[in-house]
Amino acid sequence: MALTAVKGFNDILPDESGRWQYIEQTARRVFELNGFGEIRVPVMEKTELFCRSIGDATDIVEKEMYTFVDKGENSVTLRPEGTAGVMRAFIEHKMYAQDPIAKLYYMGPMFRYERPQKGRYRQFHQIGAEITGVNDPLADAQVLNMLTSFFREIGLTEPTLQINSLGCPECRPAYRAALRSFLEGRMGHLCEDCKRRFATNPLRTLDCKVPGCVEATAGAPSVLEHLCNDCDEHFGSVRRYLDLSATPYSINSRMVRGLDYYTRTTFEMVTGLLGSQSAVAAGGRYDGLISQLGGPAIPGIGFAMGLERVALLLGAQDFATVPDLFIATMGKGERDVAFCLMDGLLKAGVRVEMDYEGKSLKSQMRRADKLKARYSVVIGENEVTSERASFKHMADGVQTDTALTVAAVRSLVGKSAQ
RNA sequence: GUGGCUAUGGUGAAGCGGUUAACACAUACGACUGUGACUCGUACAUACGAGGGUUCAAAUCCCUCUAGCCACCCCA
Repeated sequence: MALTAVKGFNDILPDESGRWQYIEQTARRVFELNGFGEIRVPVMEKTELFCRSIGDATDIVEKEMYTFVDKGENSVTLRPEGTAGVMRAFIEHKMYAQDPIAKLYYMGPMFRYERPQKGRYRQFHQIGAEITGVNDPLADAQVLNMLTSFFREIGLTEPTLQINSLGCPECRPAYRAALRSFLEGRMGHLCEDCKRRFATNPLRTLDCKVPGCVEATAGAPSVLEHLCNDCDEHFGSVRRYLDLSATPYSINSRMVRGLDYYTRTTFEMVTGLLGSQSAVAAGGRYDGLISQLGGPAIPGIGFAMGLERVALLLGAQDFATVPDLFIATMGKGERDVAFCLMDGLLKAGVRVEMDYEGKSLKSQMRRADKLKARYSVVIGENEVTSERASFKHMADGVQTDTALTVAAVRSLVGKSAQ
């Protein structure tokens, strides 16, 4: 292979893009129904944006970003996630001046320098949604319900919702201290990574899969028992709203997030079908992010889902569209007539294919079959003079004689459409 | 970043040191002589991921690299 794509960067070929469009269209429909509008932001931002939002000490910022210096000597980074850029735009355009409540969604490629695996690539795609300006847990519940209905609409039952609360700057330090003192006595049982995490981010130890750590942290204090009154009430309301709308969920008090900006409600849509790539969508509240980025003190909540993973869950369903009609011609003389008929039908919204290169009738019919055309028609001298032709319904071989006019063909071919 | 496994045509694959790289699917053309799907015929890898080496002889053994997969890690 002389020239190949960059490692971890993939092509999406036409036989697969139908599935992607289906996911995107479903998301647009569900999100817009909920009052969200699309925002399109650049794939590249100043590096500082991500350091300040995601957190300097996170793995993403520390070792996974595509960061480089451009010709103007600015440090820029290919976005590793979407929320930071959307919030940057929200602040930069002072969108809050008109209305602090913004409901935004986005979709597009994200970039992270990780070891590629199934369901995890260096260029991957996310669809995300954000609500700003609402403190009330109603917003949390709407976001969760919207995410749940997206998966229902798309026809998947597998990813299931898990929720948790990470508390706020008021109560999290206390919890962290409680967890530390719990872990202190069990340091000997923790893996090397967790010993390090003890200092940097003790909450991570709860998420460790090493058997020894799972055992050692079995009786660890739960975040949920250390929430301050406001956070506890908030979380309770989220649950109540979810119950009111009969949204299924489970509570996972060990769920942690890899991005530093999350507060209070956090959640994941998880599946057991994707190996270690269990998170299909994830998100949470980020009440401090906007002010942290230099904007006003406006809260926010949102999520992102991984398109590659959703596509994997959908499996190899066939989303290909199929021609309504294939026009075959007997000889060069009839091609003008065929071309004009095709042109007229295309303008009338009928999907038509015809032979491009004057192949044998046999070849043309084979092609009609291969393309799964619903109807085929052969145009020769007889048809041209009589201005009528037999249209063959490919599935059962039944032929119908009809005038060679756009209107007549359209009504014949359109009859059994869909 | 750390382990492990794998690597033959468009695809799935045989081949396990010795003349023309099996087979199937897909593709192209043709036969059935103005109509596809079944059947039949023909064509289709200067070549076995790349580069070195061992050998009289390598797709088959060894080394390096690259890529993919799986697990860890991380996360969507």
